[in-house]
This record gives sequence, C-alpha cells and structure tokens, in this order.
Amino acid sequence: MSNLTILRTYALKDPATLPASILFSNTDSTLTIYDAFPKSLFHFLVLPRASAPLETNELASLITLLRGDRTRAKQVISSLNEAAKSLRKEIEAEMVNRYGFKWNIWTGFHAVPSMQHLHLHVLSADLCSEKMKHKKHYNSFHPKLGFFLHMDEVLSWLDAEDSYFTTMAKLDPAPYEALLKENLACFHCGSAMKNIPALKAHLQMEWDTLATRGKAQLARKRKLEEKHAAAGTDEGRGPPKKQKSDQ
DNA sequence: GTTCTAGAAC
DNA sequence: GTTCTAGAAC
Repeated sequence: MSNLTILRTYALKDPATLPASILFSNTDSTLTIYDAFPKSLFHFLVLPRASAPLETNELASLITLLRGDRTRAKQVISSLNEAAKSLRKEIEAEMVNRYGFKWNIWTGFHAVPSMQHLHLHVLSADLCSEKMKHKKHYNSFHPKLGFFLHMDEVLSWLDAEDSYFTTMAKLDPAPYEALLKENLACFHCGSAMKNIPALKAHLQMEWDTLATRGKAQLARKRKLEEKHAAAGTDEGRGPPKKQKSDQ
C-alpha cells in the first residue's frame, strides 16, 4: 500500500459508495473493512467514521485521540469495541463454516501505526498468511510482545488515574519500534525460530494441531447433542457456552 | 506496499 | 552455492 492516507478517505466517505471488496459492514460511527494485506486467516480493520465533532486530525492515530478529550476518546474506542464484538461473532461463524472449528481472535491497535487514521485490528490468532513476510510483520502482531496493544489494555488506560493514563498515552514510538526487532519466537509455545520460513512452517504446524483438536472437540459435542436429541431431552442443545473474551 | 541488492548465515 | 535478511529507493 503506497497510499498512507487511504483509510482516512474511506472514513470520510458514504459507506454505501465503498466497494464490497473493501467494506465488510458499518454502523453510524464505524466502518469494518478487509485488511488489504491479511496477516492471519481472518483479518479486518475497524475504523471510526469522521463526523462532527470528531476532526480527522483527532482520529489520525491512538496518540492523537488520547491527546484530545478523554471522554470523547473513550466514546470512540468504545464504539470500535462494540463493532469488534459483533465482528468476532461473524468471524467465529465463518471459522466453523470454512474450517469446522473456531479459535481465538485478537482485537487491538499497533502502538506505532503504519497508516494514518485510527484503525483497530481484528484478526484470528494464527498468523498463517502468505502476506506475512518480515520480522516486523510478525512481531507487530505477537500477542505478548507489547507492540500489539490489546483492546482491554487500552480501555483500562482510559479508566485509570490521570498519571497512569498520561504515561501510557504518550506512546513514544522509539521503545515500541525496538520491539519489532526482537528475535522471532512462536506465540503459541515460545520457542525461538531461526528465520521467517522456519517460523511460518512452525506456525502452520501449530495451527494444524489446533484444527485437529478443535474439529474433534466439535464432533464430540455434536455427537452428544444427537444422543440427547434421540433421548428426547433438550440437554446439550442450549446456547453455546460463553467464550472467554480474547481481549 | 514492492523491488533490488549486499552481505550474512548456512 | 543457496537461502535469507534488512536497508534503500520507489
């Protein structure tokens, strides 16, 4: 992507004018689009739409938003969070449709964004993608490294006392950028990976293991449901167990 | 983002 | 010799 302001142009447009290949869904205050370079099997961006009193300058990034009015920042982040929640439900349904099981979904911001206009990443926890080519791509989504700021963490800053909020909201790029150069380590098991091709092969193996386990689990669950249905009871046919949030 | 390339790693 | 990374140019 050569155009660093493309997200802003989307945010200013009438969502009805955006092609279906870009726009997934929208609300009055948010847009959900497909990431043009998905780094996982599922990867979306949720953006705040620009509308008064929100200036595009204030929505340029997490830093600019947090530098402005805290209540307004909280409203923006909360609206992104709500859109992300319903998006995750749709992703989970599609996980079952396409792959026969569901796995975790991460929701968060890059500490140092590469494009203008605030965007929340919502992506499946696999990092298996053709587009994942460089160390910085991988490290920017590693869920424990610190560059990827999980939604729950950012929300906690907004509810914290002033001194903590101010400290976290600074988001000085230098220490975060240094994280992108950290050695490659598998986010599942922590083992060190000597290079990107080795990492990608390992991640694929980790995901295949998850898939095998997940499909077997779902098959057992369905069998149990059938058994209960045959016995004429409603047991096991209730709503699915509430999933732990993925932050 | 991609392409190109020097030099490191193997 | 081949594979891989990382920085520069675009």
